[in-house]
Amino acid sequence: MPRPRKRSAAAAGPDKKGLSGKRTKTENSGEASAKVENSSPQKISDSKNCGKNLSSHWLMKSEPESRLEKGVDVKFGIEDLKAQPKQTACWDGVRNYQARNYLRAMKLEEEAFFYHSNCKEPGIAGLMKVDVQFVRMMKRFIPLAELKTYHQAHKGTGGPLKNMVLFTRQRLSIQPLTQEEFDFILSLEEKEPS
DNA sequence: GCCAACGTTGGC
DNA sequence: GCCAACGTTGGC
Repeated sequence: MPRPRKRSAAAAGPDKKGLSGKRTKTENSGEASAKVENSSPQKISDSKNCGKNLSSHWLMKSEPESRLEKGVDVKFGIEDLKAQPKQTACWDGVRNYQARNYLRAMKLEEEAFFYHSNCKEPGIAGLMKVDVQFVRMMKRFIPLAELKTYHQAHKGTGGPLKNMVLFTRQRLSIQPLTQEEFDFILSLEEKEPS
């Protein structure tokens, strides 16, 4: 699982350049700070959309409850992000190949939902921007169960969550959202819990 | 804590 | 390349 680290300035190169050979499993690899790839000093102001077709909205999972993994507590909930200096963290510990590719495809300032996984109440807790910095809490917590209900319904009606990756690609810890998915989920904030 | 659904590893 | 064994993710 992704494990945001409590430092904003971690050097964390993307791991070995061409993925040479296989990694040993104990290596804490997949250091993929979402900040890394675009860290050139000058702004990327013009056309953040230079690669059309690339997703610009994301969902990133992290565990808000304590759990030891090789003796290290992986707990990192949205409150932990908020508590960081500059409310910014380095998102590392992502090993899955596809997830890392998404991490690399991210551009600064893109928006991402902070998803709480492997916990009492899984769901979307807040908003971040890629860097990775806290933006705000959701106006209300959006539980997984509610998203799932919409997903099921939308499969029949063709609604916005019909293909949401959260349900179609289980276990992917970094995932893209379409604009429609992102907007729909934001709209749920204004609704009564279902 | 259980276990389903995956992803990874490694022998063949 | 196949596939069984194993490890991980993550809901419940």
